[in-house]
Amino acid sequence: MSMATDSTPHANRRITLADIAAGCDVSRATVSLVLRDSPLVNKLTRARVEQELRRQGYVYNRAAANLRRRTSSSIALVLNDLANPFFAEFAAGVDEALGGAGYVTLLGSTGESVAREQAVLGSLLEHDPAGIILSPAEGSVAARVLATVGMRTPLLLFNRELAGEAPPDAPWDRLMLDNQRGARLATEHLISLGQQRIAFFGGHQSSSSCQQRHAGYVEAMQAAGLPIEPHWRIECAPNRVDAAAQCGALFFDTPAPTAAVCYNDAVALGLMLGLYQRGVRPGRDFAVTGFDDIAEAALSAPPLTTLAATPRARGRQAAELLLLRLRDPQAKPQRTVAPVQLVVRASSCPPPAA
Amino acid sequence: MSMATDSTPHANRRITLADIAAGCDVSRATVSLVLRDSPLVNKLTRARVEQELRRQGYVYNRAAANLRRRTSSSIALVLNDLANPFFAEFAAGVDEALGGAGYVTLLGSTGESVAREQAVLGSLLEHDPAGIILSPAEGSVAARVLATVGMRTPLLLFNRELAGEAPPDAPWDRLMLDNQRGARLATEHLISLGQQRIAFFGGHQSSSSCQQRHAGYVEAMQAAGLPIEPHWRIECAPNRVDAAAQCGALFFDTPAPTAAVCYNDAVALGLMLGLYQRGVRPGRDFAVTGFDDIAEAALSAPPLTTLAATPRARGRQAAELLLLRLRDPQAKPQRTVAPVQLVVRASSCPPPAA
DNA sequence: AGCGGAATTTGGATCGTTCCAAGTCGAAAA
DNA sequence: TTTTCGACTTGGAACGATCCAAATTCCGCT
Repeated sequence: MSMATDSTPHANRRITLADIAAGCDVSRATVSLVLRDSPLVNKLTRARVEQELRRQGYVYNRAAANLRRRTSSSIALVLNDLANPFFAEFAAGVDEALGGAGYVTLLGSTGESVAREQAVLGSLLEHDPAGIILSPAEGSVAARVLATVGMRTPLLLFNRELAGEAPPDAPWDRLMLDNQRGARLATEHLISLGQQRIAFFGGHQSSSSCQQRHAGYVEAMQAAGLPIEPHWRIECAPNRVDAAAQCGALFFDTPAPTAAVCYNDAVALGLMLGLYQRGVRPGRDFAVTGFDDIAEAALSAPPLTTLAATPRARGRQAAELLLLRLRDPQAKPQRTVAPVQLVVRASSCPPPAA
Repeated sequence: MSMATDSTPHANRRITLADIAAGCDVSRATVSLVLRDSPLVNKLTRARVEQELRRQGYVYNRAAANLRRRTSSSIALVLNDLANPFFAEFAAGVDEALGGAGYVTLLGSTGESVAREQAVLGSLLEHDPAGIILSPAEGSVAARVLATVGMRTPLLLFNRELAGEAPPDAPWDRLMLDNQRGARLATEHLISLGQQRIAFFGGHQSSSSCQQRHAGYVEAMQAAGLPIEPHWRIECAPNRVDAAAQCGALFFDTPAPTAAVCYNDAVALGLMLGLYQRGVRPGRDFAVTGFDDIAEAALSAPPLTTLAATPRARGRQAAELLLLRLRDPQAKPQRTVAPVQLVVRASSCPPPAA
């Protein structure tokens, strides 16, 4: 009874352990041991199996393995705005570190919508990630997040706090920027240049990061004994367009400021645009600082003094922190504050000689 | 015999179908039918099961389901440079479209390294993605990619061609930008402003997109009967820093150009920086065009004339194309060329009056 | 009461891997 | 020769879902 053994298996069927086992006449268990470099298998057997693996073009099925081992090898990364270069760099950093540790990144972007955030989290959870890194959408609420994420999956919060009370028993770690100190550094820098009438420009009071930055500004002003006028605090959406539009508000009232600490770089760039339009030259007639040090900051005219948050390094750090948590699920929740660094460029200047 | 039924299951065990089934006294099969909205189950039973699902906080295990059904619900997205806003936007578009179709995005970024690309592809494949979207690293070779990806998993190539012959039987679709036409449009635009000595600046000869853009430039120059000097072609890495550094090379030799068609926006922005540093004002003394229309292009000083590639829409399109392929694995490979649109801004100007 | 058929429900096999307890085998020890 | 031991190897039961064929229940009708 002859039999044409089809040694080239049908092109569109997944090759499994059983195929390899059959192909070199050992058991599935042995092949599995080979795959995992177990010292148990005999050298010769190992060689035979390895050759067969190559011959058939075997691809490991991690999902099946994870199912059996009750483990996971993925981490979910949920971002409020992937299109923002700051978060894109962050994502690159996360992926870099996770990849190095053998994890795969499940991506989800929410476009700053709380509803999508819910949906995305739910969908990613079905893939059983070992952990989650979340930069929440504006207005995302702790209780809702807890309800969908549950308590089985460690969560690392990046960049923003959630609204409402953090559930006391949820082991959520956080990685935040040192907003207050950053804004204080910027303000102190302007003061050291001789500035006295300094405004705080942009952002919304409701945002935790804006509150913190404003607090840093106030701290520096008070430490220097400088007065703060109420009309030196201008709110606007954290983007260029709105910032440019609100520029005029700085000069409605006297005494007008001669410098502004801006909520972030986008706002600062918008403000500079607005200043140009009213004939005020930023970096000469009016000093401006930003926050983030996005790539454009170095290339604007004039280049922007700002605070570097090194998003790629933050991404790596976020990944590290989460991996740490996975190693020790019982450790108590950590709150990490990443330092920011003042980068002095030409947009900050002394006040015009009176 | 009393028995404390622990109705709140141990916090750290995954809830499975069996738990739900036991909890409301039906079989696993029935619960499964409920989960999948089968019309077979009785209304009352369904209600009972659904309540139990909520009560126990059940989370679907898609990996297990995929294993049994021999399906996959993820797509791998492998990018050569996530930190580039162009690709970040692209990724956002991909994720948006995939999420809408019920797929999850497995992210991998290669940092423009062929070795990492291999590693990342290998690792992602173990997670059995339904398909792959790949924007290859510079120098990535078709044969190597085929060897690791195999023929089971559909691949969509974005943005760049692979080096070497595409394997004839691999059903790889492509989505490319209309590089040649784009560069031609930019060049024609400069010519229509009266420019005659136009350089082609940036990128590497080895990259397919760079070749195509250069070809478009040559095409326009020749059509206008304008000469091209060899020293008007300056190579540099496609980033700002290197572009700024190479700026001087434009003026080593005579006749010096009075305009440059740049490989992309990053290069164009870097070039403008370099020009400023040598006292040449882009948009007045020297015309510059870019490619991509990244967000910064509209906001640089002067705003950059460039070609809009609408990366977010490209991302959605890439996802659509791949989904189409999944629906019909046999269809013959498609090559799609996405149009680009000339956006005229202030960086392009007539040559200075001689 | 008994029957046929629709409506529901269900046990068990299965997806591709890992774990585990138990097996084989050859050589050294008794 | 038998026993023992270390070095390998292996069958079968998991993991958590789905599929399928068969079983059960429920009804209306003779």
